[in-house]
Amino acid sequence: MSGLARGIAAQLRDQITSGQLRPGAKLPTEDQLIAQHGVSRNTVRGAVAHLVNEGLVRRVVGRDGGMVVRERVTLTYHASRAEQPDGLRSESDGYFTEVRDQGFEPSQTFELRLVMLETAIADRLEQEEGVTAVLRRCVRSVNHEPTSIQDSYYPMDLAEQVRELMSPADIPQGTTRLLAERGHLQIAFTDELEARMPTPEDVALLRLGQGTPVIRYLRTAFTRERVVRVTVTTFAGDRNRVVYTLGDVAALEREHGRRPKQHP
Amino acid sequence: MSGLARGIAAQLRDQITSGQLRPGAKLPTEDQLIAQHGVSRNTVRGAVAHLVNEGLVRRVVGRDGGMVVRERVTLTYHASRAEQPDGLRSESDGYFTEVRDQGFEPSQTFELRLVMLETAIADRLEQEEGVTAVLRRCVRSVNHEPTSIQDSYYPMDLAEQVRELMSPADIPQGTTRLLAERGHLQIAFTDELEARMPTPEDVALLRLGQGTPVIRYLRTAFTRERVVRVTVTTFAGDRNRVVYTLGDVAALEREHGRRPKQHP
DNA sequence: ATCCATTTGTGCGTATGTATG
DNA sequence: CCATACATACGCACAAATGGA
Repeated sequence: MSGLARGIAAQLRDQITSGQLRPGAKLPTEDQLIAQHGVSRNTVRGAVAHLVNEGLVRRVVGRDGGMVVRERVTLTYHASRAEQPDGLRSESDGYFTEVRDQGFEPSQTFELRLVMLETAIADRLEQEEGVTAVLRRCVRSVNHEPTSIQDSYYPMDLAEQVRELMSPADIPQGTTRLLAERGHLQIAFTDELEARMPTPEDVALLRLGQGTPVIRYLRTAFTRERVVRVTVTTFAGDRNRVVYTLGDVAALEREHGRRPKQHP
Repeated sequence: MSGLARGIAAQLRDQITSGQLRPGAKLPTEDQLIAQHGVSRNTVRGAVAHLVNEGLVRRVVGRDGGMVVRERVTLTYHASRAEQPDGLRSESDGYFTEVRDQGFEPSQTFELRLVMLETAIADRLEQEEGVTAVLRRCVRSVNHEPTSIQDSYYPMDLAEQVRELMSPADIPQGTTRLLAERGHLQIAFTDELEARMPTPEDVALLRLGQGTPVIRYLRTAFTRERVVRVTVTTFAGDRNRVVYTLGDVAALEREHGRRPKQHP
């Protein structure tokens, strides 16, 4: 009932969480673990597999390879700051400055598609399932490592009214402001966040290591009359943190200076 | 280079995501997969292990056991609705009504501890690392299945001023309101969300299946003068969704009725 | 209450392939 | 070209959980 593999995993996990094995450090090789614990190679691999699936360890093949304690760098995404309905601001601009403020180099690629809506999106866009809509996909990278996929869906009739939505390029002033200029002022939005393990597509697009969950984050944007946009953002879970600041933000900044500050 | 196991996994995954194998349905048994694909048992187990780690499949031992497509029920947590600084309301009351509205039965257990602060919490509470603080832990369950752990930390000096914080029982009016009554009016808060694989402690407390990430969600609450609370909530990722509604919520409800509505 | 059949869980030994320095 | 270290796969054995006869 004990589980040899479980025990070895637990021991290694302790060494990692206690800081005895720091991020970047190498675990003993498989052969060493075999000798140390007097078990078979399969058992050792099973033990380490647990740690890999917990996102604690990464395996590297090749001569100077080994099993390495994963290091994590976290990027903060201010969900309530970007595209605040009152303080309109370019979306990508906001993103770029935010990333640069954190000392990294942002980049992104655009793509435009016409797609048939699946249920979840159709529902929120208030369209029928299977209807065509405009999809603007933006893969965002930090230091040339992809960190998030942002898929924005717009109803077809809106895109026909605001033709710029159909251009396969970044919109300088940001879509929120563009839509506002054309009489579609965004007054509110709803964000839904969930965590899940990535699909193979996510793994490919975000170059995810095993044991990395993703944050799926769905924003539905409203004007006074209608739903104008649904954005599905998929973040690499180990590289991102989503932050909301709510309440009397002005007073907060006034009284507490630049807090809420950057936390490790 | 191809990977037999990968192929089998991909084939099964397709059957699941395409709906050919619905949630609750059983995959072929290991023996059947062995026969179908002419591979060894280890290979089959390796293939299914991928699906388990993706949270798609659950294994059940015993004579009518098997490998089952996981069903997921999602509970929505309205992060921006609860304890809104303007519309003060009891926290647990809010939680209970919210869960009941979704047709489930809520319950919770309380626990009070004095703890030494670790860096991450100390930092946000504006206390020194290692200083003692009050921890109020609340494990929340839905239909007697635990779904979230909520750890609220209060600075010691505040607890000495507001003694009820030291009682190991639910506070009827909710701590936010209690603190407001005693002159500590919460004016804003910051939420930080991230996804990660669970620690063994999380697995035990939340009875998590393999391949289930957790949402870690950290709320720092401010009065005009100081930080009064840091709450760390850990959600089972497969059973929860965190929702924020921002902007002109009043107008939203007025114009769009009860939208944002419940989505599957 | 016992025993049996089914199905997954754990572990061993071995062989060969692949990536990297 | 070789040595190192992980990747993948085969075959075997026995244990543990569960449900039915």
